[in-house]
Amino acid sequence: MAQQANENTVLIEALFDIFRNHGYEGTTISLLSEGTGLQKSSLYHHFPAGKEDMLKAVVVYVSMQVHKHIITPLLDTQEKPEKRFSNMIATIKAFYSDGRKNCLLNVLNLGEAKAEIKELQNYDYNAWLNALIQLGKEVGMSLQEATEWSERFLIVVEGALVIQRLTGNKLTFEKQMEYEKNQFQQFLNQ
Amino acid sequence: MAQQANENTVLIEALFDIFRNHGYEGTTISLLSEGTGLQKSSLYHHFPAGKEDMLKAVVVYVSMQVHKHIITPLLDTQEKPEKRFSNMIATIKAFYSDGRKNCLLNVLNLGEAKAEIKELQNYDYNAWLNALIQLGKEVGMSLQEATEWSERFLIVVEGALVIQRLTGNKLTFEKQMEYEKNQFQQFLNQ
DNA sequence: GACAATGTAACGAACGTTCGGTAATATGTC
DNA sequence: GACATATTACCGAACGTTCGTTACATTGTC
Repeated sequence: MAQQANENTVLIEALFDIFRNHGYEGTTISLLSEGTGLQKSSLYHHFPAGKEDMLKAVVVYVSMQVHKHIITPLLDTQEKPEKRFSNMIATIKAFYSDGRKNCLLNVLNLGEAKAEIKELQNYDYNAWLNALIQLGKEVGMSLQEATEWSERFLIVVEGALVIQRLTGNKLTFEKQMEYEKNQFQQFLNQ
Repeated sequence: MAQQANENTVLIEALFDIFRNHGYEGTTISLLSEGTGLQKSSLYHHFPAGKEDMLKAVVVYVSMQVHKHIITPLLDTQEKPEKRFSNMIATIKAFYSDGRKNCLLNVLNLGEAKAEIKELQNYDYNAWLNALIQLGKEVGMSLQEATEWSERFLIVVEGALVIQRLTGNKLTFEKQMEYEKNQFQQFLNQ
């Protein structure tokens, strides 16, 4: 069951950190207990429906964060497009700790079940994608151009996280983000 | 313990398919038993060291496949660079079933343990990367240019797989691969 | 009959979950 | 303000199930 809107943020962030580190199957209630400092039974007090409910609360929380700190600022036409894009890069660099932290999208290998969670993630992805497309069109890209650029950008974000986790090279993610900023700037200057 | 080199290929491919679908934690011996048609104890006859050994055999097998069908052909200077690159694209499109199948690199969220497996994957990644760099230099890229192009390519491969799994859009992976082919062709023509 | 391959049946451990009850905090009543 | 009463937060101990694994018997092959 859904939690009250204001479920303790500290608690949910602790859960978030564990899920993104271990994936869904790899996350055990014991791990969540250690990570939050709460006993298992206390976790079930906050999330009566259990582990899946804990993940859902995390995904809902992340969704709100993404909308608040990424999507809404991207669409704020009071700020210059160039600034909005570089602000977004800064935000996601912090969000992923310069690539040292995983993306939930990447790490959750959800099977047929958990369709609700998958749908929310898909919805967020599309919202982010559309905000980028909007920005692209705003700076003069055609719809197709903007769509391809936006898809490519999000693909690179996810891919860079995978490769950085694999190689341990701490600069992979950052380098790609700098490249994207330069490309965008180059488009603006042409 | 490592298996004899010629461990039944059909068996290992069945294991591979399950691991790439469910990840390591999500893969249970029961699943492996169902997927291979062997009883659990029969699996332990083939892999006395258990689940981790089964994964290792899969990773070793995949490593051989990658070297045989991707890296070696990439370095075969008897073939034209353009052809080698498009052959590689065709190979990995088949390998990932046009993006419908996951990459083990992506799906294995291996913790501190399993260092040996992680190292092998890292080694394979570097071999692939270096083969691409070699190809890039061969067609006239500078070392830096070739390195950035190669890193970017592998990042896009992994990222496209993540995004396609998320959205279910069956064309995501294929589209990126076509884009990469065009970009490479464009470089050759300039 | 030797030996590899497979099967049956069970093992202890860890899993996610539940229960009964205690501490802490808020609410109501005078 | 004092005290009784709900309400919420938390905990220890156990639950049934499934996990990965193993002991041992049976089958197939040469």
